[in-house]
Amino acid sequence: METAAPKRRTRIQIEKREAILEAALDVFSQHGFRGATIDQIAEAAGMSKPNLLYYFRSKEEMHVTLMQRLLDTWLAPLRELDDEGDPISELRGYIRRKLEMARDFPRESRLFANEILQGAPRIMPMIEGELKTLVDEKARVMKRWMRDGKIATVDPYHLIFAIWATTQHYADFDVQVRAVLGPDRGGDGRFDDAARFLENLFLEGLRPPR
Amino acid sequence: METAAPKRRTRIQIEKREAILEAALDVFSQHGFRGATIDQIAEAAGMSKPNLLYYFRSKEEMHVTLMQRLLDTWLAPLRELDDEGDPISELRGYIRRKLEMARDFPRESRLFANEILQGAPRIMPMIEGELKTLVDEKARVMKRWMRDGKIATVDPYHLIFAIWATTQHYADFDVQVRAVLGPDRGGDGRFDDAARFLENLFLEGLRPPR
DNA sequence: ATTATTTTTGACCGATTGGACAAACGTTAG
DNA sequence: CTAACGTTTGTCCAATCGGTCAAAAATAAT
Repeated sequence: METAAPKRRTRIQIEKREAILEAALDVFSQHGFRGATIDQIAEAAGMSKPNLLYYFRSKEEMHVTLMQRLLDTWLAPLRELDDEGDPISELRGYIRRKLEMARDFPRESRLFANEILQGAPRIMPMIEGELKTLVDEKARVMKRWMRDGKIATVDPYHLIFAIWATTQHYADFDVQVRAVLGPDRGGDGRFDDAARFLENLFLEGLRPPR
Repeated sequence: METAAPKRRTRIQIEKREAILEAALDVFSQHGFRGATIDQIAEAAGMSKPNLLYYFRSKEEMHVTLMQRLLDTWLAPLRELDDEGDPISELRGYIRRKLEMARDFPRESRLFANEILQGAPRIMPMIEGELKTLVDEKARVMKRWMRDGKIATVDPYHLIFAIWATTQHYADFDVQVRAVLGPDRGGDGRFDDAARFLENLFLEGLRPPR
């Protein structure tokens, strides 16, 4: 028994749906769900509005399709956190991967941020389900590392929040980051600077050495 | 010579404008600028739409008025950072005050987040001006603390970003934080847990003690 | 080539949007 | 009391919104 209909799709359907989702990601991440219009998305995808609505029955259908696809990509860095690896290296790697995602997929980051900011009206089930389950699992891993004395004993949930917040900040608040850093320091190197800083912050803190 | 017209205001004008801004903060922070409607704000303020438009000529005028008022409140915690105080205590105090703002003024936090997320189309001048100036000033203070060996040598700009990101996260991503923590740990105590965690993170890092 | 199917489009719809406006209403100073 | 001024409202408008629909155009199957 299948939970979803097989849905045969032609080559054109596959291609056009992909082009639409790409355009929708652009527009939704810039203006939010309510701020985005179907006309904008259609124009960005290079087709007419009725044509777009032939592939997606509604604005909401585009949005949920995007969200479902993105969640996996978005949680991938945390999934890779290996409980059998060296704790410090694993955390360092997680921070690095998450920051790379903020650098390479800023639209995805802003799409999620927009949705959460407005109360997650369309993706709450995913947050309470898939996302929470993964966080619970990795929090248990971190607790074991703490018991074994591999890392300092802190609240693993708030640790994950802190890693999310600091890394996604460089995607979600990009314009502010660039404005504050100025034209010289706000260039491409800002992600390398951020990587160095965050790695040092999470591992060493601000207490002066020696 | 005055740069702005005196603009005499009656008692009613002062009261009504205040009520409107309060309602606008509610609606804008929930739905963003484009997602909010004048009707919604008018209803929240307990008046008709034409009546509201008698006090504010447009939706945008409400938004910029809110932004101008909020920026001072928002930057206050950083302004209080005293270059003559003890560096560690000052940073600890700054983190605490910023987290208290996220707890007590989440709507203001979300309003800013919404604006920045969408490219800061209406407040870019304030970010490049007032905000950047203050950050530059406090960054210099922190650099001196580092030269004097009072705190570890890190990039002060990214340090400020990290404090902003981690504290505002509890306002902007509140629904996600509560969902992940669950009903028992997501209650009122989550801000105390966050305060303990962040203070420890920024000062000590995750390196295991001893 | 002819049919059947998929894709695209222009025209259109009702609902909602931000805002205008004049008339009505309330308040207050003389 | 009344004239002047401040406040409120109902009505209206053009623009835009998400979405429909029938028909044309393109493509695929026979």
